Amino acid sequence: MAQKAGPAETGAGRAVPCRALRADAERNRQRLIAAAREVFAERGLDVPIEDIARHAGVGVATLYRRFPTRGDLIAGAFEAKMAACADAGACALADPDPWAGFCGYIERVCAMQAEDRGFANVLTMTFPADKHFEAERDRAYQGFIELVRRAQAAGRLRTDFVGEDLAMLLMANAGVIAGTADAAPGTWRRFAAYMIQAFSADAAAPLPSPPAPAVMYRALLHLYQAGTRDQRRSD
Amino acid sequence: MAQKAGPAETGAGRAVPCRALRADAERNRQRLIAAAREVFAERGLDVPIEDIARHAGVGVATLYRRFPTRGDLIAGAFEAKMAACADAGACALADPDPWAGFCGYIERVCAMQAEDRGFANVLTMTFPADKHFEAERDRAYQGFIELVRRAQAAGRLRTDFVGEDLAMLLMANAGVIAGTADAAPGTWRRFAAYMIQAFSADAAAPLPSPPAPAVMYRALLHLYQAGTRDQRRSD
DNA sequence: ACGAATCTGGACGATCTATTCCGGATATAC
DNA sequence: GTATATCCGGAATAGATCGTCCAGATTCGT
Repeated sequence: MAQKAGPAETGAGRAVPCRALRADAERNRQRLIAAAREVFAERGLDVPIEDIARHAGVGVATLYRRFPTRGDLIAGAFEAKMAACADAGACALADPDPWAGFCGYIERVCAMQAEDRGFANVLTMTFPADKHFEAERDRAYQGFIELVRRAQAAGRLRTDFVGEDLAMLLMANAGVIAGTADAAPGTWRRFAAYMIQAFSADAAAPLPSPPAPAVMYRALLHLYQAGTRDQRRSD
Repeated sequence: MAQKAGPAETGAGRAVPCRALRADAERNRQRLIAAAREVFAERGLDVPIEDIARHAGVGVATLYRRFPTRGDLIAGAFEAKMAACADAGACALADPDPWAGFCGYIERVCAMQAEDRGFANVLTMTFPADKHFEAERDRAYQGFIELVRRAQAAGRLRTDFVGEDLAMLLMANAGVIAGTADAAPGTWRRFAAYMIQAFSADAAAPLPSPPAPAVMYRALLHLYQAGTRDQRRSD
């Protein structure tokens, strides 16, 4: 039976309902998430909300009821993929060769960006409203930091590499993908290979200093909100 | 006089007349270009056309009359900057140290992207309609190819570097800038430094093969047209 | 100075997207 | 089976932007 007082907590802090959804509502929620995944992956994060509702076979109102903002829908749709990202990190840590683990992880994440137009950009944003999503991102990040530590300890990763460099790489790769996904898919592989070589301890020459962690985090805050349209009339 | 050349034509024919413009019309044209430069630089290529007209102090109709499509306006506004790009290449060729010239050019172009939100994206597009613009792009590209040849001959640039890698780099840097321009400007410097190290002959390890020139060109064809909205309704 | 060619600005209609509203349908508790 | 809280879908509203049209102003040749 449905608990009406218990901490249902399916999504831990889902902004919307506290008690369990009615069966049909939950079904539609799943359909919406599935539809959003497909459509975002194929056409990016800027598709009209209505198209997603149609693709899910429900009305727009239903979508808005469950996901009041576009950010909510994006976070909901990509929670699983972000978790997969974190898992990939854990998996890379299992590699006995620290450098191979590090490189493999970079390649894996870049590949995930290439496979999903939407995810490519999601990785360069934050969704403070979705705790679960952010928790997964954090898990992924912690795993990555450990990968970095190991690879540096092994003397294969340059010592001036910092965690923020991953965010920078993901933004760059998103740019490569945006420009080449249609006409020259696969270009991202070459790009990733170049970057990995730059990260190698071998080539290490001095670099401009990286942005402070807090600063880079603020950059990620490109969350869907101010991102849409900020432009105020000028003149 | 700005332009009086050209046999009418051009098929769909630039609505732009081929004989010299009337004095007031030419004045407004210049104002529009100046306004477009400022607004594009500050807010990117997607600003409403009307804002540019307002900023120039003219009506929208005037803008449309002179630049029938957004692409025409963009090409017109950035012709000068593209020429500056080509000049930078020529300047870099004057450097007695081939590798320093190559690196300096990369940094210079990346800096130009960082300085101008609009230009960052312009560099990843083509405007077949604007012959002058494309001629400047070609001049820049030819200069770059020569820089590459010299740097490779000097043994400092990896031999598997190809011209298309520049386009790839510019797309990547555009992504970095899009993500960091507001909160962490300057990140692009670190990115550019990483890339330059990856291009160095020192670190050279095998790379995935690059896209064919024609393929990469097609990728650049992200021209303002299909770029705006292609999405047809599905389902 | 004068007329014809050219140019101008703002209003207008069309399109697209976001978001809300509400009568009717459905699931669930008893 | 029925009452009712919940949910649904499509219509309607609202706002933004595009691109065109035209009555009137401006420039240029003579």
